[in-house]
Amino acid sequence: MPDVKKSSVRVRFAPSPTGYLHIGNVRTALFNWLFARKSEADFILRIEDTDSLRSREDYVESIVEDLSRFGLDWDEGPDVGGSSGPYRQSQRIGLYAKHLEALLKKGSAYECFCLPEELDAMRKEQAEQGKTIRYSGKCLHLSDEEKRKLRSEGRQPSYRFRVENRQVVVRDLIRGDVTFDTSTIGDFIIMKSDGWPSFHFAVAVDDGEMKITHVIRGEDHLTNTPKHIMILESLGFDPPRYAHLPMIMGQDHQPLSKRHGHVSIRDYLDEGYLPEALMNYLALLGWSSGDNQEIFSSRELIKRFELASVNKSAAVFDNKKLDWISMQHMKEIPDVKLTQMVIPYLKAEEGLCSRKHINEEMFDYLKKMINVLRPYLSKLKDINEYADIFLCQQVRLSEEAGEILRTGNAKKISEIILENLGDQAFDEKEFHSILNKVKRETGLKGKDLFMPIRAVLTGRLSGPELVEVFPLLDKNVIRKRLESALKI
RNA sequence: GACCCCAUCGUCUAGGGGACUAGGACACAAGGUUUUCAUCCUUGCAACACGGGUUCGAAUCCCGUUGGGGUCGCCA
Repeated sequence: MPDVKKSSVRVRFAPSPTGYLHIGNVRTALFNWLFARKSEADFILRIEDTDSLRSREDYVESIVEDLSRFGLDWDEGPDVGGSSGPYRQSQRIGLYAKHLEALLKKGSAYECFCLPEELDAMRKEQAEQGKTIRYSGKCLHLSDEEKRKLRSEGRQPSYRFRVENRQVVVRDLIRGDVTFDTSTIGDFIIMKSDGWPSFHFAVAVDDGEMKITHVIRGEDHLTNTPKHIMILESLGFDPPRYAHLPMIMGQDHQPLSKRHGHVSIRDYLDEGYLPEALMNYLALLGWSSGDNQEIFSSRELIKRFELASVNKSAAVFDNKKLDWISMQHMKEIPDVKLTQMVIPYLKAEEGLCSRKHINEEMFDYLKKMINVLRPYLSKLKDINEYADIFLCQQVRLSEEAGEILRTGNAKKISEIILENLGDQAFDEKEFHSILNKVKRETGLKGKDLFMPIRAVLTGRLSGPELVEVFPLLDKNVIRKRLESALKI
């Protein structure tokens, strides 16, 4: 049977496990995934753990976990295996050694005995003289005798790729052809003296060995690409097509960093941003549909996504727009499901819904609460901004609400409501009749009428409509809050 | 510094020579939801970085300037 697989297109996402997955990396993963799912290609997860000092196993786990929570899946990877594994570079050492041997034999690589300090000094000198900073080629012509001597001094060599003078053109699907003159690129290290391959070497070898056809990655790699192409070609591989994605910046137009607040996708997920919303927003950072649609399900994104319509210029990450998009997605979730999603957030918050088991009656109440609060949620955690109104005897009092409570109006209004409070459950009708009574007796209306009531009942000056809040509250709770307002 | 990429409202973007007195969205402002606020609706504010070309015609093509970003590591 011939392989019935529809295409041999293969893409990969290759993070290094030196920290939590960053927003920028996730966007790269997303675009790879969208492209793969759209073109029925293989999506491969490869772990680039050649930095023996900074790589950590628990970060590998967190990457797998975060990508999954975000909503991506992959066809080959360290956790699921595949035909071109292993998928951790640390387990592919033999492969790099083999290819290094081939390059050595061809004369495309050579040993370098320079010490880091010596290289630093060399670069510093070049900078001072205003010269282009690149490796001098000092070790290129070392004789066997000299090498032996250096070794006997205890020096472990690294290996450099010998860069020939030529033009390399990067065929970029987003930027078009980009031509580089390799004369500005110095011979670079492909194998470190500790025996680990350098990033450039590992990337080239793996992309070649894994038959990657499209490399979709951040623009920060664009000028590294000629190095990868040179290695790929001298190893006899056909270089893949490339697509360099624009960078994501913070509000200050500087590269995204901790200074900008949350940068790991985990933080957003933990706050209860919906994965689909996050995906939707991130897709819009660099890509647009061409018509004016902005809200997309992941299904629609796969259908509509095109590498060719990815933007070239860097984009600024805007939390406000994320919130808005997330709010739009929130509206689409059925209330039972949303209630289930929200419960863990209530439980995590001190004093809210601490009961272990939620019975049917309670669930039903929470569902009603969710429906009232839903228009104000952009992330699940936001539920805690208002949930105390419905779930606690006492409400948290905001400073502004406190000020309103101290006015005479608040007391007067509370008294009148208390006097007129019936015993049966609240409904919209009773709300309006009491409201009208207060209005008549005090002559207050509009803001002056509503704000004190809002402050007394909810402890803050904004939130869901009072007419929706009242019917959900227990009469005794309402009474208690009115009474305590009188004591302030 | 050298090399590379980029440049439309504050932000994300549409725009591929005439359809552009430049469209949408977020944000912001005003009004409305026959009584409240952060939802919702309506309206408004707001941009082609600059200078040269090419062309009958340029946001769109070319060159330069400026600005921003990236790379130049035994980090990835």
